[in-house]
Amino acid sequence: MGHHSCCNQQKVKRGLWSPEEDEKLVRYITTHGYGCWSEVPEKAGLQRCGKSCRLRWINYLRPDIRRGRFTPEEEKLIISLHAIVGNRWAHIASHLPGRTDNEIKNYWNSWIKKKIRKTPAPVANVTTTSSTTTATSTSPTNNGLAPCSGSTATSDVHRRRMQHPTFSCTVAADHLQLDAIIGVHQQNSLTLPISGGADQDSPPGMAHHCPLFMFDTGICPPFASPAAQQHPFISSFTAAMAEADDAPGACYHLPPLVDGMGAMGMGMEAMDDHCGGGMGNGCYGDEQRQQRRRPELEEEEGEQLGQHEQWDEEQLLMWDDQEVLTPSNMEAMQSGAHHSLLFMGPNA
DNA sequence: AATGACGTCAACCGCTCATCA
DNA sequence: TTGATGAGCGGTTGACGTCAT
Repeated sequence: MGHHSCCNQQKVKRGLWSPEEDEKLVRYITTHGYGCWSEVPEKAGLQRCGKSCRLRWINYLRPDIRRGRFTPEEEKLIISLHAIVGNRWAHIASHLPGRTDNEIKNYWNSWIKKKIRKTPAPVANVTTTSSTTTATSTSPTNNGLAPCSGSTATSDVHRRRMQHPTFSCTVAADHLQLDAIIGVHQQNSLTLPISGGADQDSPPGMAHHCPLFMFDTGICPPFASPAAQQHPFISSFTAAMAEADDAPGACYHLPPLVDGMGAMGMGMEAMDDHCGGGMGNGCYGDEQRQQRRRPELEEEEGEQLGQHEQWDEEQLLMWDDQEVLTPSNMEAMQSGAHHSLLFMGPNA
């Protein structure tokens, strides 16, 4: 257990921060900014290493830190995002204004511990009624609750990234968003029976209550890289697409999901409201969002979550709780507004 | 009241990546 | 090109509070 180079040079205090130290750090940063963290301790008169100062600032002292318990909306968002990006806490945190990666990580770890305790056997499966695609994914680290695993400790960053099936294709495709991807075509069945243990204890958004995100795949550039094409989900998806009469040469691209999650704005709560309770019930759109969003939530979250209006909801549809396309989604598909769709989600 | 189990959370550690000389 | 350095990230640890027995 060595110390960091920045901590070796001088005696540095470790452990909990005192109010005095906090005050010094806050005073220094608010007047000078932090610039180079390694210089902060000395200039601020602290016997800490720069790294410790940085951590303290980021995780605790920052003025925009939002403390307190996670709201149900935040919980759902975390769960959904985790299902998509895995243990990329910083990435997840970037979509929860005022929350830190550490906080989210702690939340997840404690939550997942409870989950493991409650769930005797891992259940992970991926099922789709797509006539051309069926895939199964298991998660070694999260008890099968979501097909994407979080990173386990590893010194191999490449493996760490590539262990997540998502990354094998999305790194090349410039979209870090996939967990399990199952392609289906509009000709295929529109129902999606999902087997596996119903998880009564799951918070909304987990297990088969997880939202299955649908992307209009006919909009954007293809998964260009060979790696992407080799991904089992992608390849089966593209194979399915290749059979499509009405989407010849269709390109397959996912809009930036995480930004899309941000664009959801209302988190998942509004979806629940709109659809009568269950996570992922039905579709949503701006109008519904506006109507359904609770004023108190608006107040609480302010503009923060709505900042990422980058994703036209025409590109994002959702299943309802019975894993059946909602009428409006169905209409959209039948009208040809969406050439083809990708479904994805924690249990997709 | 005592004690052990459990949960939460702040902080640390080790690692990788980016940058720069 | 390479090594040093700093920043950032994710995993882990440990202190502390709470709850159950």
